[in-house]
Amino acid sequence: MSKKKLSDIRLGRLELQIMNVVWDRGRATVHDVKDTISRGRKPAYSTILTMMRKLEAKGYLSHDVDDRTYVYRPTISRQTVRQGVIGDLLDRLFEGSPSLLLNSLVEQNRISEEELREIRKLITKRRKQK
Amino acid sequence: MSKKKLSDIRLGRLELQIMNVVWDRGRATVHDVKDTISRGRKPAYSTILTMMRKLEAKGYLSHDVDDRTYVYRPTISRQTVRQGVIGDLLDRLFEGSPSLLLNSLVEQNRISEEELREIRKLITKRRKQK
DNA sequence: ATATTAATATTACCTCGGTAATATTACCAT
DNA sequence: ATGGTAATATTACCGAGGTAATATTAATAT
Repeated sequence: MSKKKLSDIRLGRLELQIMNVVWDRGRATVHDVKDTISRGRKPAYSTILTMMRKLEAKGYLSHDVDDRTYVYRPTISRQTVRQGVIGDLLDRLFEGSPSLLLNSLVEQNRISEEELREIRKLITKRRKQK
Repeated sequence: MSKKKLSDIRLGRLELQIMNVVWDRGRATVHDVKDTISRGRKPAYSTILTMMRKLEAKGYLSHDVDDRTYVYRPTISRQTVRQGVIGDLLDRLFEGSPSLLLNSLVEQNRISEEELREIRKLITKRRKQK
């Protein structure tokens, strides 16, 4: 079916911003997205409209019409996109090595105590599964 | 100085392929890069030439002339690029949460036993530092 | 009926990564 | 000196993400 390889999932910055809003809300209109995008530059209404149409054309969104307003919903899960994008980056920049990737995060001090706990939990769970 | 914010580091796919070759070898000519790029489509010599000139214009490479051949070297470290790119992605797709990111890798089964050991080492070291 | 309004549709353009053919340059061998 | 050779330089184009003005459409209020 419309299954594309994970690594073929590619989203631009604005596209991702839009998808994030739709994922967060479950369903969203163009206005919803426009009103939600706050930080950084704020694209015009028509810009967001155009991009959402393109996202639908690419198969990442679909819409229903509610009282002549388009209500979009995601047709691809956040988790799928995350896996596709991170897997691709892992191969292209980190020699396929998760620990190298994690190391870059550590060096950047991006890992709080809280996060550290989560990570421990994660790799413990992973061990059990194996 | 020519310090740009980490998150402003953005490299396309071919650009990254080229940088990887130059990082691996320390210094590389256009031919070196062309001969090294193996998997996937193989760009023409002039394509790589063009891209390397652009990379130099952007400040990621510089060159010396050796017997009328340009020998390029990186002017930005692999580690810097790694940090910039992964930090940016972390914010845009993983809510700034390394454990969410790692989780996507786990779900994809991208973590071997060997990698798991490395990761444990990493987070243990990190704990000591704190 | 018609003007306003609020939505989508159309159209056009910019930038940038990628692509590569072709032109230029300059050394070197004969 | 000159023609091949091997490098860089120039030029041009494509596709996609992003940008947004403007046109169209259709419901509604008067």
